[in-house]
Amino acid sequence: MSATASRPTLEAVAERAGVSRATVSRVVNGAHGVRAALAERVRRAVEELGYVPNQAARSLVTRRHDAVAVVAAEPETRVFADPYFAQQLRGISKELTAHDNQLVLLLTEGREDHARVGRYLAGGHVDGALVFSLHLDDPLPGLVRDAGVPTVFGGRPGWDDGRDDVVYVDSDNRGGARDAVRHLAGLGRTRIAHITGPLDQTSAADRLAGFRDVRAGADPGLVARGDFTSGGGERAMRELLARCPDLDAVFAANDLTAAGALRVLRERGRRVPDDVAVVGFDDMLPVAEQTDPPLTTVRQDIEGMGRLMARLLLRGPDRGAGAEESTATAPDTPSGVVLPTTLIRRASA
Amino acid sequence: MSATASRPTLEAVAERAGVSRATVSRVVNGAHGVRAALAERVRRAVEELGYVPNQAARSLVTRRHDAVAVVAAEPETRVFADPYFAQQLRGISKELTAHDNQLVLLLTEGREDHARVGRYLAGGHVDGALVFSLHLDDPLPGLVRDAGVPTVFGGRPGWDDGRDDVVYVDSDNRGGARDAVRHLAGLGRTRIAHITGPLDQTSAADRLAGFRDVRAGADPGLVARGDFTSGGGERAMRELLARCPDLDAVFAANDLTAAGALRVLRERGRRVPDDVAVVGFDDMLPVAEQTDPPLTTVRQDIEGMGRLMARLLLRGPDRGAGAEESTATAPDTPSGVVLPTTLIRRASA
DNA sequence: TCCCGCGCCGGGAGCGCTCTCTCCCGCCCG
DNA sequence: CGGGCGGGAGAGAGCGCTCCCGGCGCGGGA
Repeated sequence: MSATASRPTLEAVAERAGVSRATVSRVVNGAHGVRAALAERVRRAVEELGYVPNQAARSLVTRRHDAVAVVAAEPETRVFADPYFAQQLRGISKELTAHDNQLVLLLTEGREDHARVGRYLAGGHVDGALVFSLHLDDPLPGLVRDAGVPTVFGGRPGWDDGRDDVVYVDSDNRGGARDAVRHLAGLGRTRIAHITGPLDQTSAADRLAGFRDVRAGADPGLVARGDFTSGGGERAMRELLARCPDLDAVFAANDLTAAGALRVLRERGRRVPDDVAVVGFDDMLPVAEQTDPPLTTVRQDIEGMGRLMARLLLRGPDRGAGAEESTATAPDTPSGVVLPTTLIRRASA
Repeated sequence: MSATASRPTLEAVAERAGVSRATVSRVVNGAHGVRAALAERVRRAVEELGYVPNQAARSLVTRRHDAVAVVAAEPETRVFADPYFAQQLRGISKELTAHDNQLVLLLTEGREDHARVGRYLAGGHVDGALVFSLHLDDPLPGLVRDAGVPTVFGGRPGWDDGRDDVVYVDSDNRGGARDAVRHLAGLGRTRIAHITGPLDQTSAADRLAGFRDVRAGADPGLVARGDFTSGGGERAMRELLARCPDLDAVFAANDLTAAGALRVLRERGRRVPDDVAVVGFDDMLPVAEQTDPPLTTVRQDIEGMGRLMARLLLRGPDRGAGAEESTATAPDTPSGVVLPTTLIRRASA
């Protein structure tokens, strides 16, 4: 299996350098209390032998793995979050790499996978977990909690019931939505509609909340339900047009939805943005730039979210991560971190 | 770190079941030579204690890790391959999961990362590697080879000179391109142009080769160079239109390119498909379905590629010539497996 | 001068598991 | 009825590493 002829051990390095295993070990993990001359000799031996520490042996005694699990449910990574997830992954990867941690990817699909993930996490193979859980009824969070592993969530978990032992990173869906709607209002639009995402996802719910923040008393007929797909956007747009033919702006819960809406608007002969202004969400590039006209939308710092998740995990809210011990610590590690969004102005609004 | 109070060991299970460690070990790894009654008792003890084997300890002695590294360079996962890479990852994940292997994700960016990856692979932390290497001058393949780890490549490596026993999985870029061009020809088009991808990537080169297979003696002016982006597609399309105003079909190296071409064609008042038929490649859904008109394109089984890569690796790439149901590849392409593509007909051609 | 203390280094005991080797017991065959 | 044989179970030796502890040499204070 491991192909190469037996790799050199600490022992071998020690012998070559004429010191003990302990000394080599000290040098290898950040020399400290070793005379410079000796340390140098050890380093040379390491170099010459091409020594690489055996992580398994190390973990066995330290009980640390320098590895973090990233858990995501299949559907997320598929439907709407594709480039999204990849970008978060990139952010996570960078941060982990910077701290010499490995990234173990766990993609789940269906119930049995959940059990598997639970077992894996509980098995103590990793030092922590980054979990993407976008649905209200997602079983993952519970599993992870039972596993007793330090965890940071990506996206606000639906069951964030105020317990502050839940650490998550999200972008400011609500604030971003407010910005989008205010932008439309600032354009002088008065009949602003909203196509939601699937409301069992917190991001969709939060965007709707943001819309309502700004258009408090708006005609409820101006809100139609979508599902983060372009097909859903088309359907919702038709519905809206039927109910409120006089609408002059649409805030779509994501870019795909906006693309669908755009298509229907064109088909109905409404000019964008002249007759109807449209704003999306996500700034999913291949889509937002490709639409006609290019989409004004709300951009999130997706990679930054990933980075932050990893950083929070590594900084460790741990210590108190053991389930029951009620740490009366000062809450300077916020339970939820929300990243700002920015409105990207293109031609559609 | 690993939070929970010390997890139960083999020893603990053994004690509870009233047997020796060895026996528990035998039961845990596929009972074999243990009396049913005893085995059952052990299994109960495992259950009751919630025992999970310590992978580190196991690896230490077996020298296996049941883990596979997936190595990909940043730019790939970014520019063109975003949803693409995610899908392959999904396929890989499924296959690995089915064989109880973990997926360690290594994203690289820049030279120092390469060194890091090399060290990691050489460090014997994983049983094998799946490497995505699309560029001719990619340093990754060399690194991996030096690391002496069983490897399967995703995409034909540029330096596959026919001598190397390189195992890779690719989709039939050349054949798919041929299908696309034949389809255009079958539509009665006679002035068929091609917008290439960046030709330092084998996929782009192979698609160009496929185009040439069908249009052997074609006017060289009918080939323009793109870069797999929509901007590149626009530029190339303008160029083509300037050189050959009478062209009546375009085969674009990927969907993004096609989308760019489509935009230019519309801007120039050419009707698609009436005046100019357009075919893309990839069937990148958010793009291909979103264009106007929806894009006829060549679909690859991306997830299947991922799956196959993992399967080949787990099968043990060294004895790939074994008497298995190996795919029908010519022996002169030593260990490359090429997956078929299918033409998806939509409105653009 | 002696002794205490401190800074470096080596010895050794495991971490939790697998695997070989040995032992034991029951059964079959001579 | 005894010896050989084979299958099932246990004992023990590590895998490569970290970390505790004890020893040793040197310097400074009494």
